Amino acid sequence: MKEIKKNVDMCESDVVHESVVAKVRAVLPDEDTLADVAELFKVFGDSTRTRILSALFEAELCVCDIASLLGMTKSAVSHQLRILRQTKVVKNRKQGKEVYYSLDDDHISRIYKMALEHLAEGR
Amino acid sequence: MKEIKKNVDMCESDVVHESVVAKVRAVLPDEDTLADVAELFKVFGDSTRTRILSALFEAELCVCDIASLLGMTKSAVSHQLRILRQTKVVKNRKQGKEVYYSLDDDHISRIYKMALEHLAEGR
DNA sequence: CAAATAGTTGAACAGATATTCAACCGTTCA
DNA sequence: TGAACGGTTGAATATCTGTTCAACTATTTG
Repeated sequence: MKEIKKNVDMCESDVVHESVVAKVRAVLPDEDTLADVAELFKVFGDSTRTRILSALFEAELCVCDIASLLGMTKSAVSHQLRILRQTKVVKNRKQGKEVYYSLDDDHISRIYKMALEHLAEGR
Repeated sequence: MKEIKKNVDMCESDVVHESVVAKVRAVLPDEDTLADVAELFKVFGDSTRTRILSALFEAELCVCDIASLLGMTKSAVSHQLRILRQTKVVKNRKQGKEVYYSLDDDHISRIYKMALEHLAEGR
């Protein structure tokens, strides 16, 4: 006879407020959308990237400019710029040996600014 | 005689567009603010937390409700709720044995909704 | 053409983070 | 009072993520 171990950490259905939960479940965005939301925010969830974005908010800059501004290596900056590029937050253009970066998306800027304002109020 | 190795990955000052960089540096928010911005976004940068927030967007819920909704253990949910509590995104009230959670901050909701709309447009 | 330079890339490493597990606290109610 | 239950917590683990390092590409220039 196999012992069936109940996972006591899971909630049984009679404990849950079923009608409320059902209602919420019905209107909850699908998993993929919420995963995308998380991914979008994750891009801003690193201080190196927020510093890069703050800088690009002011001017178009080449990799060396950014590296100098942040006191980091070109390599470290380049890795972060790749992430920002892949998520379409940033675009680049090549001119000679240098690659210039600038913000790509207006929505992103607005979300970012809103967060800054939010924090400014709390001070 | 000690060999001095120059870090070739750092950019020398004559390579950098100094006037632009100086101008940007002058208006750049201080490190602490940008770290706070990153920290705020980091909270949203996890799909478990975005799912919890989406749910709380609709109704006040107890821990079991949320666990049931997400198909996770109470423990895992509780850990994430602690993070949301510490960052003042969420508040709770105790009633009997149960603890009810709800959104704490209107700004947060607005930032979050804005991100959802942003993603909705790109589909 | 060869040297120098801006930038990119992949692997390796270190530090951060989410989930699990087990123990625990506080409240209810039998 | 004590068993049951909702919830929290800390340690352990597995995974993820950012920086470093070294090698590489592409472009300019002597």
